[in-house]
Amino acid sequence: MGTFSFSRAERIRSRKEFQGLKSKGAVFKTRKLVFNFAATTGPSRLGVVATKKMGNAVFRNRIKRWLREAFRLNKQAMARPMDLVIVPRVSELSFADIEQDLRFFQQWHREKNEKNAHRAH
RNA sequence: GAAGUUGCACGACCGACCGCCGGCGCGAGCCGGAGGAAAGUCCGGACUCCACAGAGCGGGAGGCUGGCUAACGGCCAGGAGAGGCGACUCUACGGAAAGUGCAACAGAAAGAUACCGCCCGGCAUGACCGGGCAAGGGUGAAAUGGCGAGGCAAGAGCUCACCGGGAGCGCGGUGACGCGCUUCGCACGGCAAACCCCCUCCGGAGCAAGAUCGAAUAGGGGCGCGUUCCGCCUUCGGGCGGAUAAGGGUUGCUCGCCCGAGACGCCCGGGUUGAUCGCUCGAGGCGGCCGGUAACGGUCGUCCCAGAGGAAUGGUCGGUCUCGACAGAAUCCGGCUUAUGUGCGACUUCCCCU
RNA sequence: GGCGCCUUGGCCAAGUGGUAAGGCAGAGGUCUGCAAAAUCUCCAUCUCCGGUUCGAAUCCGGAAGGCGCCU
Repeated sequence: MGTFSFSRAERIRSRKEFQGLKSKGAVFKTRKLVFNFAATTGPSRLGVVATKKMGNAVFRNRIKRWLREAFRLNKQAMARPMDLVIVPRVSELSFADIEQDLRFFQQWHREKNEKNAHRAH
């Protein structure tokens, strides 16, 4: 599995998994994105969502591509492997916004992880 | 130059790197990768299934003519009518002497009528009576061919010319229809996107159609109906075949047909929610030639051009331009409709200059 | 992806060619010392754009929005 690749094994595909993450997973929200996530033993996996309220099919496809691209380029910065579902909250959104929020989420997650590690010791 | 009509074309491009989907290859890698509307799902097909689709009734769709097409509610050519100064555009464009119905309000009257009037006669001189008329007024969306002249008591196709209309004949055209002549003074107007009549077409569902393999759970519960007869075999438990009954299927109904003595019908409950095929070479694209006014057809050459299944086209950098609209394939084709940026050609009307 | 259905005041709705019923809610008036009740009045581009008709919420095309079913 390449450093910047994004293969089939790195995707969340079934409806059950999406619903499981939404109901049982942890949540992190920014102004523009919602992150549903849970720790996993395998490689980190991504699921993307774009509702019909956001726009037409062309626009929804573009958002999903951006989300996947941001994950592909930044997945090495994950503190530990996780299943992650990203849902956009607003339709005013650029690729730069997505990447910025994803990095902010990763930083938050890393800090939280370190805190927990300290507590354990 | 302005306003407009119409026919087409394109749908930002190029390179590098990191990625995504499919095919080929042991591999490095190579090749291909959204649209003109992919959209709305409004028509028409192909394809697949429904123990075949057969008839009648009902229902739906279409409706000038000729052609094209696999087919169409599409396209091409033409006719008629309507709109526009014009280029040109638009038309659900069969039937109203087959029948039924509708027309509020107004108006005398909405298919057989006379309110105000006009004219004649009467004497009781009137807000009168009897008769004639349908030109004028008024109502209305619509009032019994139009306009002019003659005629008359006043009028009226009553008569005449022109226009419109009906019928007949002739000529031209495949035909819709057109033209000409004769004849009828013209008699029962409008609405069939009201019912209806006539002609043509239509079985139903849809790739979540459907086929194969595998996994898993249960071998359940309730209700409904029936428990017949015949033949053969038998280890005498039953098995096989046939006929029908109840019931069911034939997706509106009837007949007909088919299944059927229960792996029956309906409802409830439980499990799986995987893989492969269908799945992309096709009424296919491009170019030439031939036939045809054209739509289109024929023929030769050439090309292979997405096939996903949480669903593939993005990011970064560099460069160019006119700085980029509407918008994303999901079985596949032919149309229609709607959304939308830019460029080009032809034509029309008006204005200005030479 | 495919197949159906529905849009009438703020809400629930009737109307199916001829003036858009009715109820709830809201606003204003009358009544009252004030309120409630009662009573009167007001509140509609019939989702939008065309067509047929003298006349369309109604009939016929097209568009928009919403809802449901099929794995």
